[in-house]
Amino acid sequence: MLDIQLLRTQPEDVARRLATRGDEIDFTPFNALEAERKSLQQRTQDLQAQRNSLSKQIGVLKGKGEDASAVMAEVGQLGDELKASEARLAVLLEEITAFTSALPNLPGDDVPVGADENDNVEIKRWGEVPVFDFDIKDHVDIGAGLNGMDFETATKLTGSRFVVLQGPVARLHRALAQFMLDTHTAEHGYTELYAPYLVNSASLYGTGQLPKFAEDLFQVPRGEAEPYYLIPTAEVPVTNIVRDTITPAEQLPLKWACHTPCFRSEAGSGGRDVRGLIRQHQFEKVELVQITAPEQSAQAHEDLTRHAETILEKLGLPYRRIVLCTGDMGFSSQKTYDLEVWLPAQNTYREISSCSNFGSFQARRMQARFRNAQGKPELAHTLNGSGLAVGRTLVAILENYQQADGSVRVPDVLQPYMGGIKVLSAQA
RNA sequence: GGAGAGGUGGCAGAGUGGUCGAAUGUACCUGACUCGAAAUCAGGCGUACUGCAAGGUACCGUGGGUUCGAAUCCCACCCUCUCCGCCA
Repeated sequence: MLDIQLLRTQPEDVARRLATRGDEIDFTPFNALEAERKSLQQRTQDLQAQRNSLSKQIGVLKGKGEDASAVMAEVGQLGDELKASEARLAVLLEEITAFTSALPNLPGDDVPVGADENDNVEIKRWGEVPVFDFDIKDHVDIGAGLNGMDFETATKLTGSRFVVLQGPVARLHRALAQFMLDTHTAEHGYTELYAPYLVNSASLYGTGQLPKFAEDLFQVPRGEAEPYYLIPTAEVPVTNIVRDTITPAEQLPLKWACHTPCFRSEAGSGGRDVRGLIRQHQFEKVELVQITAPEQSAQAHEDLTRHAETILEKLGLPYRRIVLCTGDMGFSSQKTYDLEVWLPAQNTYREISSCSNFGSFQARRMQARFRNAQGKPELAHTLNGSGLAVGRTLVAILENYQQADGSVRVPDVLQPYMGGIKVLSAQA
């Protein structure tokens, strides 16, 4: 959510900056709502003040045992207008909130302006793209050859976009998550977290998935009660830890690492990435979350992105970092780096991590604050990034480390997690 | 799932229709005393909106209702605790 003061005082500027995201916002209805709100709120509060003062008089008179009927008649005349004013004001405030909570975040000043993913800017590349002297396979064929990856059975169990992993491939998948968590906690200063996989709508509103993106979520009905939702990312439960709290400044930054499954309905992703592990309804991710003071967040964003890159480097996977342009950023983000890993079978880089600084956008929705040097509560900044998406990392390893006989080398850093296994082969 | 109790300021805890945004204790901040500290004493100490200011308004789990007036009464929901049952 954007600062409503900003919307009131410089709507043209806000509209201009949102336009760079491709969102053409007409502030005319907002300005009209605000104008009515302002006068009506003053009038309502004035009436409330009169009522309060007269009611107090009634109390005093009755306390003395005197007759209060004259004053009661007077205050009774306020009643109808007051009720109408309060009701209308509630409607106005609801409409204003509906408008503001649907506005995306403002792009940072240093974010390149662009229309879509073609305007993203590559920042760096790391690693040597492997050269193969044999006909390479994609991860689906490699996985099948290892007898470790079965999409047909998963389709029987559930439906499309699910998978069953088996044997050493399943173990490698687990090893990756363990390795990522261990690295972030031991070397990057994050505290490990275990968090709920089902959340309520307030949490999803806090991080910005609701109200606009309900169709991307799996909902769990609970009869009469409010539904729960399967988390689309650990960002939701972890960031919402600080919802409605005031954190002492000396505890910042909060740094959390959390490994969870993620569930996405992938509505509207139609025929994209139907083959393989790239786009599933359920996948594992190790998420990094930081809660910082405003002046710390830009540096924290750089640090957090480096933490994710470190995983790729330790695994020896070639990648590049791009900065998303204004038109390609997520709803809540102020600035986003994507890390893209090299996938030989696709002959291209594919997203494996997305690291964002949300500024105060989520914090304002969540009322996540800290006590600043003046002792006053102030909105914190929130950040998160994948460190990394486990399923896609598995894909990258299978494809980049494949050998002519269909076996796959295990990266050195993972071997301790694999009981010393150095190569995955069909016999293993 | 059944029965009961309860949700008030950082924490503890009073308040069952009127001058209550809310006693008291504690924690915290400032000052006095002290070489310094402890103890003691005095003062301060929620959030948000609005106003140049004085001030005004809202908030006692959430949402409705009754009333001139609600922390207090009524209804629904959420959550917590205790006991019983069930259970990874």
